[in-house]
Amino acid sequence: MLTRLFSDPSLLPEVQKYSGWAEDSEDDESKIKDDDQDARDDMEASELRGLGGSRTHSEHAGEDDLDDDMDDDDDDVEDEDDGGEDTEGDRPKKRGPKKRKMTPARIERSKMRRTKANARERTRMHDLNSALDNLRKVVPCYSKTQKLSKIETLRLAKNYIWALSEILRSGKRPDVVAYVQTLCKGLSQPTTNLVAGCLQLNSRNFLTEQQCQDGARYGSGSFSMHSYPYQCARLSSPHCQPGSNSHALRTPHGYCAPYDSLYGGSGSPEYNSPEYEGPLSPPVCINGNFSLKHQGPASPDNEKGYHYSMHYSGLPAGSRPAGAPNLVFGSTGARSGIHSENALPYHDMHLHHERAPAYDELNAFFHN
DNA sequence: TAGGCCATCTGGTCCT
DNA sequence: AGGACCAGATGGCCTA
Repeated sequence: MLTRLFSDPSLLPEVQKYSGWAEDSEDDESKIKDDDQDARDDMEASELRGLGGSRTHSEHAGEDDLDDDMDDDDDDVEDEDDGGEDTEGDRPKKRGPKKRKMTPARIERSKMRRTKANARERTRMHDLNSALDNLRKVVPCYSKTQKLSKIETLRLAKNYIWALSEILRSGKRPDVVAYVQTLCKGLSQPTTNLVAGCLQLNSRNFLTEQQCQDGARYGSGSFSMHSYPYQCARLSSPHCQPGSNSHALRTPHGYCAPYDSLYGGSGSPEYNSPEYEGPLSPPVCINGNFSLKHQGPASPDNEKGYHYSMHYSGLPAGSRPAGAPNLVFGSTGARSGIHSENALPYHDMHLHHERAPAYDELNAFFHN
């Protein structure tokens, strides 16, 4: 079909719109698919001409209905199909309006509709996959090179939400083992191993680099940084520093903590601001410290990174969860002035980012 | 080679 | 009517 599409100028824009697909059409795989599609089209054309004989009327009904107002020979029916053949074997006689004859023009229109529908479906699935990629970036195990499968991503995301919810609900310092177990609940063994390995390594990195000491400052009354330090490794690890080729904190498994790779090295102008990159996902610290990733050209400020901690003490007493640790929403970064005033729950913090240049992306991320 | 994962095509259904 | 959404089918790729 593609070869046909490319030879048809009227279809070319529709086809070329999907650049990735169009580019791939040059390689062998796509040529195979082209051939395959040609075969399918041939089969479809045969069936549309009534040669297939296996499709029920309902399978054609939509096409025929769609053609009602366009076809010249609307009154024509395929009597040859609906005659004695319907009683052939055990098949019951077809009901409903009779199949209309597939003229070449009708076949062409049908193909055109199908082509457009395919293109839409492709786009839809690409959007879906894109959203899934975003999700992969915010669950506690992300790698550009070795992606979690779709199903594992969804499972891990569910577990992650659950784990965070439990922490917020209880307001207690969770057990790290229980946390990992919650994260890995229902995951396949390989994914479980990856997640566990990922978290452990990040933890180690953090402990050696001691880049999250500010978080430890808030340790009393809040979850200890050392219990779940991996969330903070995203800034401390040289692998995750701006300019590093490795945008993710690599582990032996090739994974890194959440946000390590979020927008890392995207090269996209909107993410290159030396001032602020902006979070695109909920800061991840299980210990109650919300961390915003900062990337950009190396600078003293950048090296400090922006480490935001959520502390309930900054909240009005009434809004503090019962039994919640005395948490303060603070910052050790250059924007501390901005965020220290923002003693709000997490979602409010993001509202605050309306002033940030990356707000649009942030907002889009959260609402996609 | 079997099984898992994925992209794509396809037809049906629902919604606007 | 057209588009979105969905699920089944199919074939390719990769890995154990």
